[in-house]
Amino acid sequence: MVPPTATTRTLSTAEERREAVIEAGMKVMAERGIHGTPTLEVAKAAGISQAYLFRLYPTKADLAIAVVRRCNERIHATFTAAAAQAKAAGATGEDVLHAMGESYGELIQDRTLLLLQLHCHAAAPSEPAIQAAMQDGFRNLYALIKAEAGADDEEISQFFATGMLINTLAAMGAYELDEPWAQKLCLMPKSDDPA
Amino acid sequence: MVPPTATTRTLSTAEERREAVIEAGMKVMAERGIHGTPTLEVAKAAGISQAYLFRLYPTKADLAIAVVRRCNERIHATFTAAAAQAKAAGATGEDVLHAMGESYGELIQDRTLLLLQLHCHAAAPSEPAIQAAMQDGFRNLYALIKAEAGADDEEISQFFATGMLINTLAAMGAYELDEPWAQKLCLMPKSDDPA
DNA sequence: GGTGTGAGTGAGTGCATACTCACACCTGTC
DNA sequence: GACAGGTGTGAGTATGCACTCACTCACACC
Repeated sequence: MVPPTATTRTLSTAEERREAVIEAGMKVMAERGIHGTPTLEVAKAAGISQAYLFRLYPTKADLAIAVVRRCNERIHATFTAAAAQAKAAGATGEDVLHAMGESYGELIQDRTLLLLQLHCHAAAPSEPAIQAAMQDGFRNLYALIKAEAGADDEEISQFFATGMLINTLAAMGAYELDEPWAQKLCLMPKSDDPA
Repeated sequence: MVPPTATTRTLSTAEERREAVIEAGMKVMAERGIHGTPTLEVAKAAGISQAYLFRLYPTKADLAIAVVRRCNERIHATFTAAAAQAKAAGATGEDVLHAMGESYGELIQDRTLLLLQLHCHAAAPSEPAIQAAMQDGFRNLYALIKAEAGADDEEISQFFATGMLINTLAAMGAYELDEPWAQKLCLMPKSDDPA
């Protein structure tokens, strides 16, 4: 009836589907882990058949790598935006770093990025491709922080260390805990955090 | 023939076997992950049948929890020993904390404890029992550091943060990397590290 | 030497999961 | 309107894995 045009076509392009698959993959792999997530779940979440999923990503490992890369990109983009915004408001040096830290805290509110990172860290030692992707992520973040915040190595180390602690505390549910040790550890990282 | 005594009996006690299973479990689960390790592998490594493994630990989750707890105990014992040794040599306060940090660096040389922790962090959010075990571990470590090194909350946070960064760097193979960012990040944590 | 209990196993069962194959349907192009 | 190639799927297959069952053997005690 309606003449199919670019906007009314019923089929998606493979590229659009791949995009949807990554988004879906991030969500379900965050919850169940990279190895723990069945490809069928990813396919369902993306709204396609499992068979087509394997046409788009020939192996589960290929899919996992795409997901991990997207995770890194998202963190990088968040930091970039935070730095730009801080600078636009006249901030320099440590204030920019601080803004990046704040943005990380907000970023992991939705758990997806947080969990994905944990799974990624755990998978890295036995999966060279994931390990390489993680190295890429850190390399880019390091360069970004150096360039945008002009931080020295000591500050950058602090920044990353705090971020890793935040991840761990979140993983063990320390932020919801009522005990003194948890509250003390959770309080401190207000000053500077990372990826 | 030979009168069977406590030392010549051919059967082990269940308790001895459970011990062997935990040791074996730590090794193989460190390499393949908690979920990624088949129970058959643990049984083989412990030198018993899979059927008997399930008599000793009724479910795989029970086994995993025992392994995680042992992991925590081992870290705690290492810190305790390091503190005692440092104090015997006349150290106090920050020097004791420093000694604990050093001992952590040595402890994770063999990868087993390091990898186990990463897997544990990743598994915690979806496995309440593992999450609880992690909380226990941190609670005990926090108390130990406070008592033995008399560190304030800021120092303890630093200590833990640095330890988490060490774990992450080790996971992504940064210690074997030749690039500037990796070398800078890996260098810094010489001052203080944790669990 | 008989007997009760705990140590120990070979051989399954049933289900979940990564990946495949043959086939149907859209859609742009001439 | 036909045909080439891209989008999409239902129904598999093969393997791996948690967990079970029926059974044997060692040992301590009488």
